[in-house]
Amino acid sequence: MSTSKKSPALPSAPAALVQDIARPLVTVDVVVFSLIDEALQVLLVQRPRQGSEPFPGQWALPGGFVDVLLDDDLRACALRKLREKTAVESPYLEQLGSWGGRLRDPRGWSVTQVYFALLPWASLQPRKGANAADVRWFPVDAAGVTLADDSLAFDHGQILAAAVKRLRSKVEYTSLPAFLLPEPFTLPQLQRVYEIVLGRPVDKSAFRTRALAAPDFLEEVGPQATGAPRSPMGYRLVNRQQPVTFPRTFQSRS
Amino acid sequence: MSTSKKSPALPSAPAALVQDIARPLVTVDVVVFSLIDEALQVLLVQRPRQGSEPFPGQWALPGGFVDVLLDDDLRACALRKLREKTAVESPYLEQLGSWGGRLRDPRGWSVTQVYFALLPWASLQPRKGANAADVRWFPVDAAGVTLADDSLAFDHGQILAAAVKRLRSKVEYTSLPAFLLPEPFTLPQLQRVYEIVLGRPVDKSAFRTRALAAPDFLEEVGPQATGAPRSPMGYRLVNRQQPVTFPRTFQSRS
DNA sequence: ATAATAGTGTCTTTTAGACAATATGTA
DNA sequence: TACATATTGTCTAAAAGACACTATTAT
Repeated sequence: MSTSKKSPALPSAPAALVQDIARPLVTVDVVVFSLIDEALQVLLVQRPRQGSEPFPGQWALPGGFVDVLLDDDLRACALRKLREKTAVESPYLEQLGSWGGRLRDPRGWSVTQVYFALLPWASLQPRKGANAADVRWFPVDAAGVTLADDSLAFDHGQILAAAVKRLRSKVEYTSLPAFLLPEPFTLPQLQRVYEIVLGRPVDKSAFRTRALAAPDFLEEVGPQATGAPRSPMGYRLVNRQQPVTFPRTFQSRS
Repeated sequence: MSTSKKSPALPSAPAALVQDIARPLVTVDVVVFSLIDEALQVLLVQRPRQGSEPFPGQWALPGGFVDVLLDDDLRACALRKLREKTAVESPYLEQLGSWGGRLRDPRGWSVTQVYFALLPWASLQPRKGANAADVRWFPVDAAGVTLADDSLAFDHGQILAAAVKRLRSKVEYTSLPAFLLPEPFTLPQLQRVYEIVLGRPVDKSAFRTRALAAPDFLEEVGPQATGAPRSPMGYRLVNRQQPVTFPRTFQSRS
């Protein structure tokens, strides 16, 4: 990060105040996924209908400007945005990427850092966000998203599509879907989550072998009464911060 | 990306100009890797010794402030930074991540978007950057980096470490290292690159089978005279924009 | 002819896919 | 006891690891 050398004239001119010329707008957005009613769903907020803000009334990813007084760093900012909408404190959170350019926000050159959160649904029943008048879960259907790509504010349709793609691709070889379940969970439940996110059935035997063989993945916590005729074993994650990577991808030979 | 609602008082106050309060500094940095003298190397630039800029004389990743007039978007900005130092036009370039916070730059809250470039060494012999007084390649050794982590400016030591980690991990299951070679290249050369980046030997037979079996990866371009007793077949990449993903990771059983 | 490197073949091991068989707890 | 679901077992297939073998060409 070196200061770029503009204006080659005046070689020893006193350095101007750092970038007092136009600075881009800086925001953080969060793509929040959870599993509700046997479906992958994403959390969206409705933008205010009144006022001078762009995209009034449209649905958008939760997020907003970095507050240089409140936020120590980007991750803290993402957690704050999430807390404002869901009262969730410590979800699985990873960076998805950045989108920045001149045209994505009518107010000017802007850049957003997008995070990617996976929540167990049980953990957010509580409040629905204090100030969030309109916060809703939307199912992410097989094709991609329920909403047409450009029905979301800004370039959030694209961002959401990228998030879904990343999730689907990582599910092939990591334990990411486990973060969508409240603990304790059973192997049949976990397998079901994989099937929902992947959109195809997974072989029971292979799935169990893989899951139980993975080091530092699951920990037994005793049988669970799920209402099933035979009580399945309950498990919890050894590490809720980091997913486990499997040595191969899931693949259907048929 | 909704405007965060500060100052709950004055419910209907006229909206202030967008974030005319402190905006973070926005930069783009590029971690440029290439393969030189049978070693993975990274491109660093030396910060000016004179002037009011932070970290004078220290080595840093090439990069700098986004210029909202010059740059259409983040990727264009990264390409511009790269061009300024290497005269390379279209390398393999992917986002690595963002680092942002209050303390990483003494000039204030700053956020950097880091890209990750892989270059075939042959392509940058030409110039060494017009204005770049000090641009040098540094070998990335097995332990991580040649330079101690905190000998780089800003948090660039951390960033570089993350880039190396990402490269090493992706090498296990993608064709990324192929972007480090000028075309045409031979399979023994490609295998050598994998061994260099991974830091361990790779079985010849398994490597060839995997490489040749991967769809849309390699294209034959006729035998190459490399000086070897038997002329090996030359190949070029079908797609220089996107790496190929292999269905399994490399693993040594011994 | 020999040496050195390119390229192939064979055998074993691992793990997933397919699917059948067994175990267990509730109605 | 019957049934539904959990769990295990068996067989096959695909692909990697290990390593030996063959092919080709410059000297």
